[in-house]
Amino acid sequence: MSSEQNLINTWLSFTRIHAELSNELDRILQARHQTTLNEFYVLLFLSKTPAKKLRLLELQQLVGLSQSAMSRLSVRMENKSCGVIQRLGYEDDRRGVCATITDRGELRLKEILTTVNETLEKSLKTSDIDTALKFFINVKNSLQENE
Amino acid sequence: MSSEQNLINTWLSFTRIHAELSNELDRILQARHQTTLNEFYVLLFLSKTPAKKLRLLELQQLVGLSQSAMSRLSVRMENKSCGVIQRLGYEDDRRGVCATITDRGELRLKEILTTVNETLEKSLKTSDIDTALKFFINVKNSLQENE
DNA sequence: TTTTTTAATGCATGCACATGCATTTATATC
DNA sequence: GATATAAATGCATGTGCATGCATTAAAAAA
Repeated sequence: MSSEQNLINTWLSFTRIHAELSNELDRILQARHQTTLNEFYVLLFLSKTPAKKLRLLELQQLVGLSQSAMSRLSVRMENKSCGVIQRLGYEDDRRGVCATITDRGELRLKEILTTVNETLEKSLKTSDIDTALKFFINVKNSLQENE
Repeated sequence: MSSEQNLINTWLSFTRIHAELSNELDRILQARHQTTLNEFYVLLFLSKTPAKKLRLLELQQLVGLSQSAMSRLSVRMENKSCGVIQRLGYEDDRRGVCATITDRGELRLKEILTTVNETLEKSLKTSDIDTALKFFINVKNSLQENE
């Protein structure tokens, strides 16, 4: 097999694994916690921050969403589920909106984290993810040798 | 760091890498070939098949889309770009629709493949993908040891 | 065996929704 | 006042879910 086909096939495997894990996570979070994967990420990043608060701008980059998508997601999350996050203005810069995780949000996050860990562990065990990933690394290394 | 945080962080790295590569590919394909990543996958899978034709159902599983999304994508692709694929009915089972890649489609695919390879190579070299991936593999191994 | 009925299958479509892009609004900085 | 920045908003698009339609397969009745 040519090295080009190799590269493409490896990328396809990589994509497939990501999609499978991602869909599985999303499906289970939806079923058990009525929560989106992106909503989980927002809670997680907020909770990980010492101050428990982040600007929408920062959050947007962490979650990997566009500015408008993050703005709307934050609004949805504030309204939904009895408010897992809260949107506050900054005193020093009133353009900014800062999102904080509420006590209820922390509680929900704890529950969700259990599910996420469980699901990831199970999926990792059953999928042949490591062979695909090793393959990916090998392709990358061989690319670098040929420079 | 706890093994649970380890698992989550590894998943986050994995997701981030996939998103970065995927966005980069999508952006460049859009700019150079006016083509979506999913459209590229459709052409690729059709071309890889010896018969050069696949049922929508099969295509749907390969590309990783829902049934409705695949149905619409195939229609868009038939209408767009002077028809890179063609939708035909089956004689033996008139419920099925089969997609075939046209000559024009094969030509386009060749062009696109060059870009995809180039982009993947470049992105792989610049990203710190292997540390993240090795991390992932380690996590999986340690999970299996603790069984 | 032929006909009739019931279930399954493959795809298309209405609908709701999350997302990105482009633009606007409000505030801050110069 | 002019420019820059953070977020909100209008709009278009792609997606999934639920549903409907046409066709095929399977089972029952004749």
